[in-house]
Amino acid sequence: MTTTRDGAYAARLRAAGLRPTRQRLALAKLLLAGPNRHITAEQLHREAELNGLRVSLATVYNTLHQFTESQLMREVVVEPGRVYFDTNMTPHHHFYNVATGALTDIDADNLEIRGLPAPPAGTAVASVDVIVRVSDEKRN
Amino acid sequence: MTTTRDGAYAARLRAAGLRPTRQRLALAKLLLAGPNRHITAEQLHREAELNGLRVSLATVYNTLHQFTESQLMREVVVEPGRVYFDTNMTPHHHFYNVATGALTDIDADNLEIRGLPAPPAGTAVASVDVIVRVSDEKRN
DNA sequence: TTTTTAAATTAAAATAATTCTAAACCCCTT
DNA sequence: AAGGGGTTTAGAATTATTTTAATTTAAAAA
Repeated sequence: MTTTRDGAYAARLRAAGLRPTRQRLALAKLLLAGPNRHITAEQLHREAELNGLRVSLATVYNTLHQFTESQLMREVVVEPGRVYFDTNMTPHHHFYNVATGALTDIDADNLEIRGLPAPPAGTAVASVDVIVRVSDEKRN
Repeated sequence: MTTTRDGAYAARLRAAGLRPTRQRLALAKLLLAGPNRHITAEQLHREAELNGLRVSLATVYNTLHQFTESQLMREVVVEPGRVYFDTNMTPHHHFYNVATGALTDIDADNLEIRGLPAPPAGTAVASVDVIVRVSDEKRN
């Protein structure tokens, strides 16, 4: 064996057709280790720097988009000018706290949507996103 | 009667606590006459100018937001960096064609969502938005 | 291992959508 | 008609993101 033993993340990146570069590996570790995360590009950039990784914001954006294309994560749009990247790839929806910006997952398994009409002629359904906006209970 | 006979739109604006200015009246007419519309600020601005109204883009934004606060219309966020304003105030959801950007209404009456879990502690549901992303059938 | 090649990264500029600012303006009341 | 405060405006500023062009680096070729 030469230089085998090639981290699990490197393997995942290769499987996705992405070179396991230093920055991609570090970002993958931050994103995909531990529990699922909802994070913006800015937040990830800051977190990377706190962890001692020198990486440009452009690369963070590139990487997040590549990971999204490669189905390692997905995008959630809840508000104008704010995209969250979500590492939970199981089918699910979201609660969105309009006051705090917090996202909470809703497992799609228990959710049933019925009565959906046929999509417009010539189109097919690609995905269904449910966003439940919530706000603080008292003092609406 | 002094200067009574005060257009229906002026009345609606007054009811919403908004002065019926020239630009607000003209925009209200463009937006609220005829069928429901899905429109961006840029589009409305262009349309206003085509109709001979001199109005700044800032005012278009202000007006759309004021109308939204006043429940004359609502916002729909489907993509980062693109907000649609929707004049349909009946409860409904949307098909969103990711290729063309077209929005199509889904009447909420026929739609049933069951199995929604309780919202996070301390919060109450404000609204539920379903966005069904569609793409062209052949050649996905 | 060195060289080559193409992909990836970067800083900085560019873009897009939206908001802010401060001055000019106009709707409404007196 | 006049005054006052909400409204509009041009333009600058902001925010989030993308592009550009040059540099660096990973992986293949020699």
